[in-house]
Amino acid sequence: MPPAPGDREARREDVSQAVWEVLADRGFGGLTLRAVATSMGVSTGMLMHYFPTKRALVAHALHLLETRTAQRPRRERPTEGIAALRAMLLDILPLTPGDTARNRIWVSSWDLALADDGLGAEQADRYTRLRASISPHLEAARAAGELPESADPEQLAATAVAFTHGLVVQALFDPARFTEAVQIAMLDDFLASISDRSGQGR
Amino acid sequence: MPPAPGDREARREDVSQAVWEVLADRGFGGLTLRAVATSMGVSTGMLMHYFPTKRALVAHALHLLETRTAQRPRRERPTEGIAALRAMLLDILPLTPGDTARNRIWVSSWDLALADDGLGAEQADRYTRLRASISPHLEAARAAGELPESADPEQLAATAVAFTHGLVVQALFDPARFTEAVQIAMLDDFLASISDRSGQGR
DNA sequence: CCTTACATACCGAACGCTTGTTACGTACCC
DNA sequence: GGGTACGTAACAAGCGTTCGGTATGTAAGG
Repeated sequence: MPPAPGDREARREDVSQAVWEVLADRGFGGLTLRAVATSMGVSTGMLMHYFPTKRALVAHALHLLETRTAQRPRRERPTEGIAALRAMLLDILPLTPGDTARNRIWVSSWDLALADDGLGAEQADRYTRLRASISPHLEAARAAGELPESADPEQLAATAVAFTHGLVVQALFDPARFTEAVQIAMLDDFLASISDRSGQGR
Repeated sequence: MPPAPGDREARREDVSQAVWEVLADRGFGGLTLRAVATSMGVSTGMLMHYFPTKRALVAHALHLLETRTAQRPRRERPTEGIAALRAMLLDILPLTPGDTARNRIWVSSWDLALADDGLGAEQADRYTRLRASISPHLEAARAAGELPESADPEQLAATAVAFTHGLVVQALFDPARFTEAVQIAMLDDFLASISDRSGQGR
């Protein structure tokens, strides 16, 4: 293999992927440079060649995970309003192995984020952006008569995020109970209850 | 100080409380025996005198936290049905410093629990018990006409838990935005939306 | 009532191990 | 030959855990 420069950023992404793998099945408590290195069959010296410190390595992996999450292939966003919100939340739920791994990593990162002010602020910003990307759809839904006039789109966005992430956590710990069908049924019932008029039963 | 035996379990609880303190502001990543020891002004040898291993120490602290959580003073459970559910969920939300610390510790523990099968199963059981303690109230609510006939109490219990814990996480990371008033308003609107007929606006 | 024996409660220092990080050496390509 | 891309080996620091020692109490014996 040539030491051809230019694919340096590609190597850094390879390393980040190895970080994700370790993170997804050992958590932050089990994340060591040696575990990452052996996971990709290299030495720890190689890791330090691409990242100055472990903290930088983790930070890059998390930022890249966030970018990849934003750019990942998603299901169609068919319409505006509640249907669009439904598609967004479906893309968050751990319905595929990839989404499960992603969610596991984020949930695990909360331990660090709660203890570190900088990471905690970043997490808070992520939530703010997520809510901000949701509330326009709720505004459109209200304008289209899908929501009561009295509904507050921003608060409802926070509620939708709360429901979704709370469901994510339960599903991660008990995937047998929270099958894909159960998660979708819960989401649909939740959206129906939020909506102006519901057919609550499924 | 006398080596009077008999208050041995009391000492173990003292240690567990020190564990909680370290956990609440450094997380599991910052939980070391030395940190616990200096937090209570003793030596690490003393810790090992009461617990054979760190794992046992943590396990006892978490079990005790669960017990204390179950037995903590709670607000009145006024009636049956939705009002009772409201009181239960209010007791979970991080509205007091004590509840905030408790929630921080549980959220932090998810990193460990997701990586350790035994702890993961315990967490899943906790969720199952929580849902089981909620669904009777939802059954009563349905019988009393507070919920649509088509509502599924068990699924609705999972939805209520999801909403509540998702709100907990957001509130932990952004307490300035999720004040007590905001959390209560969100909870009330959520309960109104799942109820049979709502006055959605507060 | 004093003494001896013994278990408990704890401290302080040390052990072995793992951690993140650094230094040095080697192979490779331009 | 010089810079890039590693591997290997070592480093100091921090970790959980162990060990010996020192009080302090209870219990027994004469």
